[in-house]
Amino acid sequence: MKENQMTTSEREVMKVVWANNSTTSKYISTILEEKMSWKAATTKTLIGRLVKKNHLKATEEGRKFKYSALITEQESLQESSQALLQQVCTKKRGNVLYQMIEETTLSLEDIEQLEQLLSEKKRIAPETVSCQCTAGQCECKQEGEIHCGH
Amino acid sequence: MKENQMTTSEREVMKVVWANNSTTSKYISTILEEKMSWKAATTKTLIGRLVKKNHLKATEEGRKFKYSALITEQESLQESSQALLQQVCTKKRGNVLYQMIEETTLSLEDIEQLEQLLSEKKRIAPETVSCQCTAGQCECKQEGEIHCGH
DNA sequence: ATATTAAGTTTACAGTTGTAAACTAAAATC
DNA sequence: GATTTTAGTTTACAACTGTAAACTTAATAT
Repeated sequence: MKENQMTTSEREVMKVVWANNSTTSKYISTILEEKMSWKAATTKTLIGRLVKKNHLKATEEGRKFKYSALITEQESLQESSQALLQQVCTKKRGNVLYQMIEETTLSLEDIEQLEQLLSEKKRIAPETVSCQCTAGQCECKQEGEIHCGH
Repeated sequence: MKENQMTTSEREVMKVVWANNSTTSKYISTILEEKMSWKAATTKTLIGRLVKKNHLKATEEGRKFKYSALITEQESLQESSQALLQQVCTKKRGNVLYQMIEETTLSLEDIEQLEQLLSEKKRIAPETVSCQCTAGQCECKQEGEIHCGH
């Protein structure tokens, strides 16, 4: 059963729900009409898709629904960030993280937390991480059993 | 001019090119037939799309082409990771990074590099990062000018 | 020269995504 | 009660993705 990754537009909707716990489609579309210049219909479509994907729960309340999240923002970001790192050689993931940190504005507190985490990880860190890539898709694995055409 | 984000399948192709500088479609499809069980035709389609998107350059060589990358893996990952963080409140980006580090196996060297980077960033880090989110899309901004429906 | 193979180009086709109009039914208003 | 507004559902439609077959042309092998 494949994880139904959330799209960028859908995440815009979810952010409203996450920020408000349980809310109406009216509220969501007001916010997104403002921010995204979306017609109410667009927001409705997205809400419908999120319900179908089981990211939103619709609770009937009179003639309307209240929408609430079935996935937390954390979880959702976790899926997305894992999906990203999954595409990168295990040995290069550190560099990706490096780049990301480099380009992100972090508060002192953020930094201290990361430092804390790193110092913990350090105690159990392996000396090296081994490349898991298929031969031909990574410099680490360049034994050349298959002639590479140059 | 919108950045033409690379897709997951396309990245599979690019990884072969990145690992081999300049190579043939034959080589690429051999590798990906192995790894992804793709028919040669699939790889050809992807190569074509990447050329169109200007991620690959095709250099004619006799009756064939040699393909080489017009974007580095770094650059490409940078675009993708930035696209991800962009979807997150500035104040929560540190947490995303925290989660990512937590779940990634890093070598001692990786960790030391990150620590190094963090200690440099620390010197110029702001006390706090301010939320840039639209009201209604983030707990940080909950002044409630718009009634939120609960 | 002819048949087969290889490389590249064109076409295909369903599913996903972004964006929204049209329609329906219930509710609020005149 | 007739009309307008609302909330939700259905339909639309083009671009993008994943996956590949069909076709074309040049090169190779017979």
